[in-house]
Amino acid sequence: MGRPPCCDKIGVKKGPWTPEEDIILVSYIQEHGTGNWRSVPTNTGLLRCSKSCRLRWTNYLRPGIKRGNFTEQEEKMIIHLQALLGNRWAAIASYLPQRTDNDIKNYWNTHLKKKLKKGQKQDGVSSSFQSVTKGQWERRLQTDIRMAKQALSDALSLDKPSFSTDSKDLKPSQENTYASSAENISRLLENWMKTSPEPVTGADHRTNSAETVTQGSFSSSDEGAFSAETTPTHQGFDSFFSFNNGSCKSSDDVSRESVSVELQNASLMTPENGVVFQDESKPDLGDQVPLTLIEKWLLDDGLF
DNA sequence: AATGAAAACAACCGCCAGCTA
DNA sequence: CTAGCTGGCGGTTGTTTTCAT
Repeated sequence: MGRPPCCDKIGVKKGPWTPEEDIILVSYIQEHGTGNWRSVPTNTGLLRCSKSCRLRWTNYLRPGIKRGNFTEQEEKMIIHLQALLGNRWAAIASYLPQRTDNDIKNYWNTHLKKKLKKGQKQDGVSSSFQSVTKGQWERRLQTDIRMAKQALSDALSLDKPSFSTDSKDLKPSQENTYASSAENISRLLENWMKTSPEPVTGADHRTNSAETVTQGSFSSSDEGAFSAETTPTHQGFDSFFSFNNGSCKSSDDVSRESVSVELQNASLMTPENGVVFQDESKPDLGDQVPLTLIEKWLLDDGLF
């Protein structure tokens, strides 16, 4: 009956993740994908519950995450979508492909709430979006969803053959997708190297991933590009960190990518092992309006 | 330079829907 | 059909960092 319990509560570690744990988790997911979170603690030896592993991955380690410094456009987008959708952060996050729901939620709670409050104090209802009734938004959204579905089916029929899983064919935005994640990890690894000159190589139950990786040399000056001095057994891991970070796109550029780019982003694959890093935290495109369309009608409103 | 307050962020908790044995 | 687990989501809390005095 049912499934076996995901993890026993005894001996489960809590609190901030260490770089070592991150490496183990990333390494494991690189190899096995994100299909079964329940097996992650068991197979990696991480003393974390599956839920914690999933959260760490989706909110911090997952490729494609952009952190900090919300652009003005993103900010407006969040404000608009929050007005429309309420506190449905996952839904809002689906329109901001590089942001996690947690990040957006935090940003809303710490920045935007206050900002809006301030604005309302100054001139009553300050923001133009608030003059648009919810009903109007919903009607327009529904129209755009229809348009999006049409665009999606067009994109699928036209672009499908050109999709490539080879990293060489990745567009700059995709490179950036990986690079931004590599930045995250390189940053924390950098700190780790500073604070722990003799990294713990882990208990017996751990995979040798952490050990192997720490033997490599990480260059913080490379903006997240790890040197490939790790052992051949971790080629996939190397590749994960070695994507070119040179051509960072602004969110404006990214948001103007077509539906087909979004579809490509949803099926990234590492060249060496073929493991697909699906953007699993995002809902299917069938359920969402592509960013460009949302943006279009926001632009139509003269809000940007 | 020291200290307290505020802000920012990461992670946990609890609930729920869907899935599986 | 059903009990119970998983994964996802939103709310909340705890910790760290930054800023003001």
